Amino acid sequence: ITVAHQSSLLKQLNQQRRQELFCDCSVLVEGQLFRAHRNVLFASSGYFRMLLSQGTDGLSDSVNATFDAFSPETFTVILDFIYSGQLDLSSLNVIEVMSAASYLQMNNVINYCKKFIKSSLDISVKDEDSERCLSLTEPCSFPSGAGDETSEQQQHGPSSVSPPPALWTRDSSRSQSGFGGKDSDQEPSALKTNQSSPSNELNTESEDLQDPHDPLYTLPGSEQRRVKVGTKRRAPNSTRPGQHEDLDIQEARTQKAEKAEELYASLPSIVGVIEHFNKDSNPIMRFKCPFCTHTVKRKADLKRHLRCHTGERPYPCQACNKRFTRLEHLRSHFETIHQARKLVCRRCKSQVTEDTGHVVCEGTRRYRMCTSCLQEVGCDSIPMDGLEGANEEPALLLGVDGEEEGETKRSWMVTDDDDLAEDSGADLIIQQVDDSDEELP
DNA sequence: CTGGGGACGGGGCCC
DNA sequence: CGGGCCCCGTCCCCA
Repeated sequence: ITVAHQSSLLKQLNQQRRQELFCDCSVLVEGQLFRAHRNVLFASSGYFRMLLSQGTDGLSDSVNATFDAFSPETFTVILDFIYSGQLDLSSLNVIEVMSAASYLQMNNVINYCKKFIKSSLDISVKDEDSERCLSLTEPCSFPSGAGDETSEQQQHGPSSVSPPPALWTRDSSRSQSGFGGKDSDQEPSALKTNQSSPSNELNTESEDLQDPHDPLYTLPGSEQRRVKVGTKRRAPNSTRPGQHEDLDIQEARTQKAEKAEELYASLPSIVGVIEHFNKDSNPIMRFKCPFCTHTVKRKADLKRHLRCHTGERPYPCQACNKRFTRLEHLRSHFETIHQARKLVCRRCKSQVTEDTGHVVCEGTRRYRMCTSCLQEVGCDSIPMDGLEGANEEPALLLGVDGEEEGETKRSWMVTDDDDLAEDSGADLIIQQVDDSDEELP
């Protein structure tokens, strides 16, 4: 009964809209006028909620909104959905519909678009990443974007989504190149600087996050990004001597993992393929990030790029538990921080060799010092405590589960002890140089 | 204030 | 096509 009632009520409202009965809201989209009921818009869209709740005393007879960020056709789809629950998606309109939904802060529409796209471009970040996750102590798992809700999508499109480039233009204030096509090589910094005007794209750098147009606020996972930004600024200190990574950070990590789940549940996975032409009039396909203007040549690159939005860090360092977005970053970090790979004396900066550069251990950190610097610092107390860990890292890096590592591993993997260990960093532990050049896989 | 170290994102290439 | 790798530029933190 309830459902039937809701349905008939919605039908009634839709009928009223079509007959322009009691419509108290005008929406102008690229010159085309739409009439609607502000109650309905208010109930359906975060953007309209914002719009209708500010600057109006509720008494004015009409509210106007103007959009240039999407086409009238797209708004028709959106409006029809609002009034009918039917979302008329196709491979040709899904990109812009999702863009508009993002602008209008309509999460349900975003999710439907996401599922629609996902059914076409199945790029799941879940399985591989969680399987490849290097963590022994903190298994990470990210759900695919599918979420749990039952899908109501109307149809499934073909396997490729090729929106016309113009689809992604926003309002006139930021209609500059962006992803118009030929600027596909635009510098990364554009991502960080061209977001001054109302945007429905995630700005990865900005911390002033109060743009009402920014869907960041409407996506359930939005807070994840805040976590991410905060992490970016603070977490790296976990490897620095004398700084404590307290329980808060650990809690933040678990929260982060949870929020990453929410985020993936709400994020559109892959948003599309941009097609344009190069100088020789050859078509160039590119993949457009759903959250920023960035486009990439390959899906894999987009998947990689998406991590900067999701905050996903599937690669934890076994030594200090710091997490990384890419394996290569982890490797680099590990080699630099924990393996003393740099053949430079940390004190006098002189070049050393595998032989002359003595490895100094400070907590989980290792670096090299030349013989003379070592003598100046005083190296009488050299606990040779079997920390040939530098030679054991391949296994550790790989996150080999379990048993075989024994002693050496324990000295690396326990996270909370890291900082304790680093407290004792004052007394240097000198390791006999024994760098049979181990290679990481 | 500045330079170095580290993190990290992007591009491109190879396998 | 995806993963791995290398190089580069940028940003942030800290000494």
